[in-house]
Amino acid sequence: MTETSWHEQLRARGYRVTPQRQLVLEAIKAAEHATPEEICARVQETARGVNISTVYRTLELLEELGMVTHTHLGHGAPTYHLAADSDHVHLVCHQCGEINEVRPEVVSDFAAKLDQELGFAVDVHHLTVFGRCRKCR
Amino acid sequence: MTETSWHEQLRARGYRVTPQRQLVLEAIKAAEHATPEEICARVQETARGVNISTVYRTLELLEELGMVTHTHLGHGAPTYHLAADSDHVHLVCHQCGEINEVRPEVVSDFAAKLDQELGFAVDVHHLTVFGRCRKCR
DNA sequence: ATAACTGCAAAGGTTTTGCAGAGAC
DNA sequence: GTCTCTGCAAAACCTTTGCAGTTAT
Repeated sequence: MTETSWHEQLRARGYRVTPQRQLVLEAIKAAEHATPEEICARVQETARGVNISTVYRTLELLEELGMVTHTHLGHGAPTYHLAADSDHVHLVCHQCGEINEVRPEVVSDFAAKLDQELGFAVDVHHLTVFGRCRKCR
Repeated sequence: MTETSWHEQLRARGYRVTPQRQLVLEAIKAAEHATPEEICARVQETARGVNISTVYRTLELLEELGMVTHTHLGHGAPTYHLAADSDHVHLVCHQCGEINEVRPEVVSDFAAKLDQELGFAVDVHHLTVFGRCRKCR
């Protein structure tokens, strides 16, 4: 997505382009798997005053617009991605906590099976698989 | 697992068998997909004084012993199962919120693939797949 | 000028923790 | 009797909300 196109996308829906929103989006671009707290910290490196509630409101908005997605990689806060970068599946090791991103083809057979057998359309962006990684078995 | 075997399992590790722990385990047996809050409410039907912090501590213990497992079916509190009953995968519809339990064979090919290609051992009990159900597509 | 957005502060829900008394062994 | 467990209260953590002032349009 180009710089101007998402500005227009915002404005077309009656939303406004603000520095805070631009900074949040840039922070998500820069950091994979960032929690709201981490995104806020990164934004505050540039603009000190930005409040975490603004970050939450912005994340909700950007997600509604389909520009970012989130996943739960464990017990704590969720992590956010650019939707454009989110075409992968997360493997989380219960033992060491390591997070691996896997190409989505790994799940395409599985997704096709759920679709055929149950009519269920898997949201691959949101899929997190827990287990043990190679090192921890 | 028999009634006595888990008592012994507790004692063998230096833990004690208490009414609270028995009630929590029974509550999990009785209710599928129960949150800590729901488990606590159910326990309190029998023993009014039981505190939610005891429920949390007990859930942690029972999970450590491998007797129960938990899954995150959404943004809120996690849900707990008996480990013996947890041999299924959850499909959660983002649209209507419906939760379907699917037999684990549906994911066996997928699990085998992750194992072969990446050496990753999927914890099927903990797997929740988000997407859209047949009705909501 | 108008309506949306932000920061602040307070509240909401969930989970954890410290401690003194109660209870299992 | 010992050592674990429990209830209570407080705190910690994450997220949402109300409001008055600010800012993009």
